[in-house]
Amino acid sequence: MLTLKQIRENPEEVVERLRIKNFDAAGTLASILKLDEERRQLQTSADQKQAELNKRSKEIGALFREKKVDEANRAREEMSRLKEEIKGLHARLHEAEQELEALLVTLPNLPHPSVPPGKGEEDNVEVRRGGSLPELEEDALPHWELGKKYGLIDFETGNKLTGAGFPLFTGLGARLVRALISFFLDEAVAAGYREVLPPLMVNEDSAFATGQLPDKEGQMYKLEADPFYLIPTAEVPVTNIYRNVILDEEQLPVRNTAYTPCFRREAGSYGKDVRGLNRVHQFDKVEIVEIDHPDRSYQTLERMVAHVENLVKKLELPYRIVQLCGGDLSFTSALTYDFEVFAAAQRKWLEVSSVSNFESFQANRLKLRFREKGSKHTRLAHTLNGSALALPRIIAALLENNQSSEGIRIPPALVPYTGFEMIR
RNA sequence: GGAGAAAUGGCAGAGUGGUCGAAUGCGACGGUCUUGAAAACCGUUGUCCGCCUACCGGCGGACCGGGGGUUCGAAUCCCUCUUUCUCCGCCA
Repeated sequence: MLTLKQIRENPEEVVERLRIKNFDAAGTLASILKLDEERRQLQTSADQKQAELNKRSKEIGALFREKKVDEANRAREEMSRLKEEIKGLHARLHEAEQELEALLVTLPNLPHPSVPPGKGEEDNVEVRRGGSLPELEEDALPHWELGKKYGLIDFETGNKLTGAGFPLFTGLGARLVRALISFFLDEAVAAGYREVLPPLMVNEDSAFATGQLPDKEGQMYKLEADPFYLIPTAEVPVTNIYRNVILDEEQLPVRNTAYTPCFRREAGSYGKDVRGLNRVHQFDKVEIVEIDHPDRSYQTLERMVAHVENLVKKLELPYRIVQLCGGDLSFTSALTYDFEVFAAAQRKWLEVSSVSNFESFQANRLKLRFREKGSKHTRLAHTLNGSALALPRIIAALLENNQSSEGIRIPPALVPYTGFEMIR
């Protein structure tokens, strides 16, 4: 969430920048500023009264030690009124703090100044593209047909086991999944990321800190018996490693990578876009997560983009990178680049990665800070993450683009991992 | 699952109702000394909130696993949750 400092110092700028996200913050901000004022006044008077109580309590202790029992008892009685007052002030203070917090969490992150205005996907700005679009035969099949033809993906049985959107990978299909996971992890480790394997369920504190709660509660699977959520992305556990942590400046950047399955309810999405692997409820993803100094975080973002770009190049997939416009930018993000690969049989661009800088928005909730060299004070760090990469749509594009009468060709970079060059 | 013990600053570890934000040791940082280093000595060494301040900083409040309670006063007493350790049981 935004810090009170950001809001207090530049309310007009906050309102203005949130307009880029098509968010009208004027009313909320006015309430926040009023509550903040109230909160500070309450704290000042509560602190003053508490200071008096503390002082008198020490005096009472001294009286007892001097055996002036009567005097001490009289003083004790006088304290009860003061105690009541403090109690009342604290009650009001907590109320104000909670109201304030409730409002603060409704505000999205400020978009970076470079973010173009726009309503949705159609207003995103293409940054560049690479690779070449394959020429397919007239009878080229979409990946869901190819999955069936070569025994790679069994959607029907996945549906029987769990439900729609839970594909069962079989044979070389399952093997291809495993190969891609290993390939992506090896690439990330080679690029300097530390590999971690986190829990697949997180508690409410973790889900809140990275911004899934309360904003996206309906998009996560929640357990019934315990207050846990199935992770929608490794971003959640991996970023939360650093919840309530103060790093030394020399430790930055902190760079982690994790493979995890991801679980998403995808409530509200239906229709032709959800065919096959285009949109599923459980999928595999390798995520890269970084924590860096605010002065460097945009360079870091570019480096992460370069890493992802390298992956799609090695997989020989035609891709394009788009910068999300204000309307398409997520609640928590300041700047996001999406990677899309072209699935040639569907003739569709499929999003396979989202690389974002959250600046201090998550760090503020995480209480993730660092201490600058030579400084006594702590600062909020910047957090960033990106998919590197999400598997299903990569698989969709690989199958569709590399099909021929011979079978499906595996890109050379992947062959050491699959152990086969063709799916026949 | 049962029984018991414990949780204190970066780490180790004292403190069992009142000058305790917390002894002491280690570590780290600054200084003296030294050609340099080590040793020795001196000093500093948490976070958050509020108020004051041009800045250095000052003052007040909170925090001794989390939450709640008793009390004029809680690291210390009570309740509760969590975690860790030991023993027993069960188990991949």
